[in-house]
Formats: sequence, structure tokens, C-alpha cells
Amino acid sequence: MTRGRTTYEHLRDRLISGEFTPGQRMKYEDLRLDYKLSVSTVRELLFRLSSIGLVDFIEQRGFRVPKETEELRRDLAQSRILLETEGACLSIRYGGVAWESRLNAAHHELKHIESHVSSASAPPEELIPLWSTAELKFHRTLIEECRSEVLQQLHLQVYYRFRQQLISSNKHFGFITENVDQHQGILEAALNHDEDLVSERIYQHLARHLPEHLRKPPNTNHP
Amino acid sequence: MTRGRTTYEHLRDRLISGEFTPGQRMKYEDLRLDYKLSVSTVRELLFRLSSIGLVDFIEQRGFRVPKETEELRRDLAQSRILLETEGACLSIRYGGVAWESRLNAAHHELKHIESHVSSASAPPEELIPLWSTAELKFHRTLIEECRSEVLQQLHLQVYYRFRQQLISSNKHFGFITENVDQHQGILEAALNHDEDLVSERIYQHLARHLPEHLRKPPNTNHP
DNA sequence: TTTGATAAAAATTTCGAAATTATTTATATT
DNA sequence: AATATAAATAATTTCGAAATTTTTATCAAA
Repeated sequence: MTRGRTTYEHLRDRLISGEFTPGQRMKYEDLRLDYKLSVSTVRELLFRLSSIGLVDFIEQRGFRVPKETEELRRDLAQSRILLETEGACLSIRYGGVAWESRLNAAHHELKHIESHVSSASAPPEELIPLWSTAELKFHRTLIEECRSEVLQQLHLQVYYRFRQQLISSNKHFGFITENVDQHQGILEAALNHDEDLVSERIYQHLARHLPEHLRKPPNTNHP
Repeated sequence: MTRGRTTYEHLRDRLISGEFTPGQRMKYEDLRLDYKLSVSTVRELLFRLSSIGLVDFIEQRGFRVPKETEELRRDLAQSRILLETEGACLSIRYGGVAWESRLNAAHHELKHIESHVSSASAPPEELIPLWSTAELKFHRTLIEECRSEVLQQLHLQVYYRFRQQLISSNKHFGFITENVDQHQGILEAALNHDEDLVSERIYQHLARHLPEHLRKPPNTNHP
């Protein structure tokens, strides 16, 4: 494994766990010192990160952590709904028992972590990365049998950016108690092969990030 | 404007006009000589290109022009349908007269070029870039009032990759006579604010890239 | 002839500095 | 005091070469 790759992933995780302030400049010099790399390598890494939207690049004035805006959060939530409902419905259609079993496993893992988070008075800091990983895994598994690499790639991008937007605004890193039931609900609908219900529940899962006038259930893609 | 930027765009256009063979290696040395740049700069450009999927990057073995596969073409067509129908329907809902007028203009431009292409016995080589630009413009205008920056970004990525897949397989660079009527049909449905019909026609426009068993009209998102 | 090891060549990755451009600070003018 | 200009500083962009890794070529053994 190259140093570029490992550093890339490390930096990516820092970016989605809110270690940088929105709007902050990502200076080559700082990162060069952090990771003991040359500027060119740092620049290259930042380009890779910008390709999934985790940093913004502006010609001749470098890289910045994206600003947090209500608008972008809404946009990302809406895009997630579009991609995830489509992906989930296709997975229900094409996925077999093996998939259902993997989805079950991913949910079990997630539920386990969420129960720990919920029971504590304050969400314990050290569970953040664990929960993040498990939540991503669950949502990725949900769409993984859609038979569209492109859809899955796009979804991953949007998911990362969405998480990044939540992390620094929400002190609870995007976790709310409702999540537990919502994840459960999505799982059950998927196992029942109910495409409409899955769509509906994915929508409800993300609806709180939409403005009031958009908070009506979308008409399903798959009657 | 930096040299990086101009070269980036030049290279992007070469990639979507089929100047490179699918599977071909993008060697630093070759490009360095072509553009009189250093390797690091070339590498950086390739990373930027890979971020929109126009070249594939593999750790430790550089960049390649993506292979052409039936599968990927189908995937990209399907993804375009998803994004473009959603974007078009939202644009119909939110866009005003100004948008309709811009869409009309974009279509007029496209139609003009397409009439030239159709009348000729063989599609004239020099019209390829003109047609490409006009087609992109039309489809981008179609979704530009959807109020989702993210959706538009994703669509652009998918569009570029789709075009790249078509170019080298099809000697006619993706142009067929049916396009003329199809574009006309999409325009008319949009101007009539008929979301279902727009979805249906966008679908038909791209359906020939789908395998037989998927060639039924999708159930509309917006009853 | 094929297989597999070894050496040579070619390509990729990383570096640190030079050149360019933006930003800040200081100075002068209205 | 406010604005504009100029110098100083800081950051970005580009370079070309060194270090590493992969690929290709060569040759001996089965």
C-alpha cells in the first residue's frame, strides 16, 4: 500500500468526522508537516479528496473545507433519497437470500452500537467512528444488489458529503434516537420485499433535513 | 487562467471525443511531451480527470482510459435516466418562462446542427464537437432549474462518461436520426409541463442502450 | 516449446526547491 | 480617517530529478 493511499484515507476520515472547521483552508504546509510528505503529494491527495466533494478546490487559491449550509444539507439529503430509494428497490428485486442475510447482519451490527449510544446520557465520543462505519455499511448494503456500479459510486460520494455536513453542525454527529427505529423499519420493509414501504421509510429517515414544504412522502417509483 | 486548467479541459475533450483507445495507458511521459508540462502536473491533471471517471486510476500502475463494456454503457444510460427524469420534472415544477425560453434556444441550436448532420450522407467529422456541445447544453438546460446543485454535478459526470463510452464504439459518435425527433419530443413535453411525458420521452431517448428485459417504460415518479 | 528466474527497461511515486500568484502589511495621498 | 499604492509575506503552481515499483526482455532449465 502506498503512502498516498493510507494518508488519503486518514485524511478522508478526519474530514467526515468534523476535525476541520467549515470554510477552513487546507494549507499544503500544515498537512506536509502533519504527514511528513512533500507539497506535491499533499496537493495530489487534496485533489483526490475534492473529487468526492470533501474539499473544495478553487483555481489559484487552493483547497478549503466546504462551508456548512442549510441549502447544501437539503440538497444532499434529497439526492440521497433519490439514489437510495432507487438502489434499495432494485436490490429488493434482484437480491437473493444471501443479500438479505448480509443486510440483516449489517443491521444487527448497527443496532448493537446504537443501543450503546442511546443508553448513555451523552453520546460517547469514542463511539462516533464505530457508529459512522456501521451506518455507512448498512446503507451501502441496502443498495449493493442494484446492479449498478455507477449508482453505488454516486451514492457513496453523496453519503460522505452529507455526513460531513452533519458532523460539525450537530454535536450528536447526526445521531438521534429515532434512527434506531427507522433503521429497523427499513430493514423489515426490505426483507418483506415491499418496495413502496422501503422508499417511504428511507424518505422518512432523511425527511428532517428537508424544508417543510418538501416534507410530503414522494410518489413511489415502483407501484 | 492557469495552464493546468486549460490543459485539463483540452484533455477532457480529447477523452470524450474518442481520441484514445479504450484500455490504453495514459503515460505521464507522452502527455508531458504533448503539453510541455512536468510529470507532477500531468499526474495532477489525470487525478482531476479520474474524479469524473474519464480515466481510471489504479494504485501503483497509473491511469488508463476506461474499457468499453456493454455493461457500463447500460449502467450509465440507466443512471442518466434516473437523474435526468428527476431533474427535468423538478425543473418543470420550478422553472419559469425564462427557463422555457432558454430550453427553447438550446433546442433550436441543437436542431440546427442535427439537420446538417442528418442531411449529409456520412456524418461530417468536423460537426462532432459542435453537436456534442449542443447536445450537452440541451440536456443540461433541461435540468438546470431543479434546484439541486448536487443532482446537476452528478448528471454531468454521468453524461461525460456515457458519451465517452459511445464515442469509440459508435462510428457515428452516438448520433442517430431518431435523435432529432426525440429531442423535439422532450422539448415539447417540457414546455407543456407534462412531467410524465417528459420522463417517458427521456426514457425512450436512452432506451436503446438498455438490454431487452429492461426496455419497458419506468413508472413515473410524479403521478 | 514452455516455464521460471534474473536482469534491464520503463513507468510510477515522492521529493524539495524555483517560479508564480495571492494576501497581508505598511506607507503615502486625498 | 479613509482610500489607494507599494512592499513584504505567505500560499499556490510548476518543475525536473531521485527513489521505488512494475513491466518487459533475456536466458537457462525442465
